Amino acid sequence: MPANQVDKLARMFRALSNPNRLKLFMNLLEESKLDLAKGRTHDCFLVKLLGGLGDIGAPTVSHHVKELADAGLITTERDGKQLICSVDPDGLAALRAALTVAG
Amino acid sequence: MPANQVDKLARMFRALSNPNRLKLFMNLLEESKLDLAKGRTHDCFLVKLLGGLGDIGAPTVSHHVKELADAGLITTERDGKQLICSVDPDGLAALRAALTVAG
DNA sequence: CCAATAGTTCGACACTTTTGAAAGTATCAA
DNA sequence: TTGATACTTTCAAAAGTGTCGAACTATTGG
Repeated sequence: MPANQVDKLARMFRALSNPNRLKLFMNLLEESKLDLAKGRTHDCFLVKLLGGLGDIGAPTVSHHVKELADAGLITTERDGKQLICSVDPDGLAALRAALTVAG
Repeated sequence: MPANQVDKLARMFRALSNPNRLKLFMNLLEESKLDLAKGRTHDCFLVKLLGGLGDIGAPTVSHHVKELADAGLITTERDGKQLICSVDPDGLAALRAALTVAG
């Protein structure tokens, strides 16, 4: 496995290594599962993803969202005042492939 | 998803978030794939897993191995002077389950 | 016993990460 | 235009991480 591919994977894992970020991502993934299983993407307002993150400030959320996006795990898009988040299916597939034992 | 389960997952992802640790784990996973696919475990001497880790010192390797073991991703066992590493199938399964979209 | 090998523990240092306060920007409603 | 909402940026403090050198332990061969 080439070194820059390892680094990219490590960056994705790093993005999921913080409990708050992982919750954010897992909430989005849960929200998106039905669509993802059918090969579609699923959009979700950021505010819907904040469950279980106990009083964490807006700057921190903003930072975490950026980390997930920079790692290639989610994509974001503005809709007026609000931010829409989606799981990046390619990023998810890359993670799953790295952990796959048969195939 | 319960909070302590999220924390445990986050710890696994953290263990894979460092490129050197990820290489170590991927080398072991590659080495183990045939056996794991058949539901067996695979043992591997630590020294065999050091490929691609460019001049990193023994204390650092030792530290990284412990992080992977503490996270529940590998198990270790002594054989005389040497250390034997194996992928922990339960840890691997937990990671894969967290990233699974259908199922 | 002595020396060599393989790994561990400790202490230190540079660097990164997490978080929040304060101030900033963009959008919308009135 | 004014005010509110929703996020972002910047700065800084506290905590965590990656790495190494030096010293340590355990095991083996002679």
